Amino acid sequence: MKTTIEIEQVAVILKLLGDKTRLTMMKILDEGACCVCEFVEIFQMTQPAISQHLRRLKDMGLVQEEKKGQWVFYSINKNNVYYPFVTQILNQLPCQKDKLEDLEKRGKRISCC
Amino acid sequence: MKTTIEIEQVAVILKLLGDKTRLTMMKILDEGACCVCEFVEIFQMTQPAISQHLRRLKDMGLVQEEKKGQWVFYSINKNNVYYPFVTQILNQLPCQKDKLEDLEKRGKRISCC
DNA sequence: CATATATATAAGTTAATTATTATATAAGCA
DNA sequence: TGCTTATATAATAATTAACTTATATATATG
Repeated sequence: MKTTIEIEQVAVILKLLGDKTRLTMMKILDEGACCVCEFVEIFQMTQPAISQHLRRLKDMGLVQEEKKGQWVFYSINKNNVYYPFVTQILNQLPCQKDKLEDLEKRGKRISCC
Repeated sequence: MKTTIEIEQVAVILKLLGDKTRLTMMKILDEGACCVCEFVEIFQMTQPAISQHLRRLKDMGLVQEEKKGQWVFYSINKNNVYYPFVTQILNQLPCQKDKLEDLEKRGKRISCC
């Protein structure tokens, strides 16, 4: 990081990432965009729970959404001030590609457009 | 990190660091050992509150304690599996030396032994 | 030994977090 | 148009977290 980042703001980011669902979401998104229903399948959680986690990530500016037909795709917001900081954390996490491959096998992967 | 670190464990670490008091404590300790009463002065919090934060960091193995007379000094545990991961985060935080200098000025710095 | 200082722990309270269920909205399709 | 699918939001319940007060323990000092 070039500019000084505030320790208080970092704490907020870390708290946000300090949840295994959100952290895994971020790692998955780091490997490519994903839509809400895919996350529902991956995490085996209710759809509102997934939406709420995504909203918190979006509110902090860590992810962005893009509507494509009936789906809403989420992706990492690389323009966020904290993106370099967050990437450094995500880079140290194990790859989550297997989760998307599982989806594919089960025919639940949404390959939009 | 050489060995794969579990995403779930990382989430636990990040949650622990996702509190501005504990995150600042870790940054201060990264610059040198500190005792409980110094933290009480720095954060202007009750002593039990400080002790409880330190215990959580200790329980996770991020810090270690050393008794010196009436004081208990805490320091970063560099042998912890997650130390390299944690350092990478701490390195991006602004220096907290001013907090210790303030203590010194107020005559509250404990320079043991 | 009595008192003061430093720290830890326990119990209780309040606030914050995470999930669930219920409901609303919007797009796609028969 | 009516039904299904995808998503979001609101209300609520359950759990966890963070702080406070009260108390215990250990060391230091007169």
